[in-house]
Amino acid sequence: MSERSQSPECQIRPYDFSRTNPCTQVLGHETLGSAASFQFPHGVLPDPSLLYNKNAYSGITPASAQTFFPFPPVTSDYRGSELQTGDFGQPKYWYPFAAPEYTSQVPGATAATQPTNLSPPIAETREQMKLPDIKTEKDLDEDYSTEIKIQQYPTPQASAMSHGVFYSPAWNPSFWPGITHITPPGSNNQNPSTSSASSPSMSPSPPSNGLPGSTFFSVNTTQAAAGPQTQNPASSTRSSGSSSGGCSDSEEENLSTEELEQFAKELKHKRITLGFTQADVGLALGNLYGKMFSQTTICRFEALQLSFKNMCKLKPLLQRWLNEAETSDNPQDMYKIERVFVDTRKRKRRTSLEGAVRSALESYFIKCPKPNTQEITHISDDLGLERDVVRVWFCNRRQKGKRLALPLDDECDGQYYEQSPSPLNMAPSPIPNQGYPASSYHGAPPPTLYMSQLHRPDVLKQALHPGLVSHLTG
DNA sequence: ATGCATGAGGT
DNA sequence: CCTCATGCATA
Repeated sequence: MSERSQSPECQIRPYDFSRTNPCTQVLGHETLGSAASFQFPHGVLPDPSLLYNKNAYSGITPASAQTFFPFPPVTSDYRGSELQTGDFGQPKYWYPFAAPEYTSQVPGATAATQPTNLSPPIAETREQMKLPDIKTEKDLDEDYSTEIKIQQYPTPQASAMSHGVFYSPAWNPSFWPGITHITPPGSNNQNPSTSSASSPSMSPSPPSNGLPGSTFFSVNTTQAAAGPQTQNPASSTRSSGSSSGGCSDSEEENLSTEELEQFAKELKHKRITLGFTQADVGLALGNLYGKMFSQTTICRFEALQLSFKNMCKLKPLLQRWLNEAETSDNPQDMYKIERVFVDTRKRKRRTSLEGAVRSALESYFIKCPKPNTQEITHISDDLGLERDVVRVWFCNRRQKGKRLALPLDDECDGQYYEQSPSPLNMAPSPIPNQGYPASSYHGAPPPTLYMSQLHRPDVLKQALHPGLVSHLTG
């Protein structure tokens, strides 16, 4: 959709290495060849044995030929990524081009119909065990999905499930006591007024607070209108910056990067001040707007790790929540709701890739961020992973790359930066950004959280090799 | 805070 | 099969 179309031919498009055009180039067989290529620097791997027991790294065989390119070996030390949690992780700014329309997915209308799914805090699965190494699933046998966690459903009213995604099959409304009467979006819902009890957003606390109950409710009905879409201010469609490149279609967005950044900070600060956790906020949004979000999403919002478009979409909701929270006498009520949640999905157990494997994947990624089917097969084979795991890893890696992409300020896509920061990464990962319009945001953000880094190298490195950075910088 | 996964919507 | 939005599960 909004993304520019990709040319089918070579998928590498997005990544600029294209200049070299990886996919096409045939490269050497041994690029990755020896294990040597990947060396894991100092103590990275806890368990060396893993590394070496696979010949995997030997690279792509000629057969796969076209796949990889001659990039120098990269040493990757991945572990950093995990460790780094606090350091540089934060501010990754993407530079996207603006977000176009995303009308369709607005929570509002669609959402209104169904219940939200929330993940209850309590959700615990027994499968919590940790796995030794890479274990790939296959074992998802029985149980883990079925835990039903029912608690109580407080306000039946509805929040909407925005995406009805998971449950299709097994889901039964019956579990949702309340939902049966949910009215479709078109119609107005039942009203809120009654609900003091059911008031979605704030709990029972006295209406007195100044909350005109209406506020919230209105949302439901109006959701479409109000909120969510939010961003499209629509009218303004003009493009702001990015269009210039011709890259995008219509970009409309009114929010600037700076604004978002500022808002994110404000949100975090106030949220903390008010005593809410990220999870609370996500829940409260569900109560207020019928569309709930996870702690993860709130976290990413605060850290500016979502696409610009996505940020624009969520901002109004959060803004509104913030307003409510600040004005409410009992803000706490806002997040106290619990809901029922039946989880019937069978989610594959999360694969935990071991350091060496990650490093290897990272190396492959550098050579070719977008491996084709065969390449994926080859990689999975080499590393002893499931094909799908590899595929998903690449998808996620690309996503991550985009988030970390550096801003180049100009317009959109065309430019990728060329400086190679370090010898290590040669591939400039030009990540097509998902998002932000080009403004450069200058405000240096507060220390704590977001360091603005528009300066790229660091970020870049990190994007490519998280681990390396640390050892480089350090 | 972040890695791996899911699913919708596009090609 | 991809991208993107999102979230569970975990570090």
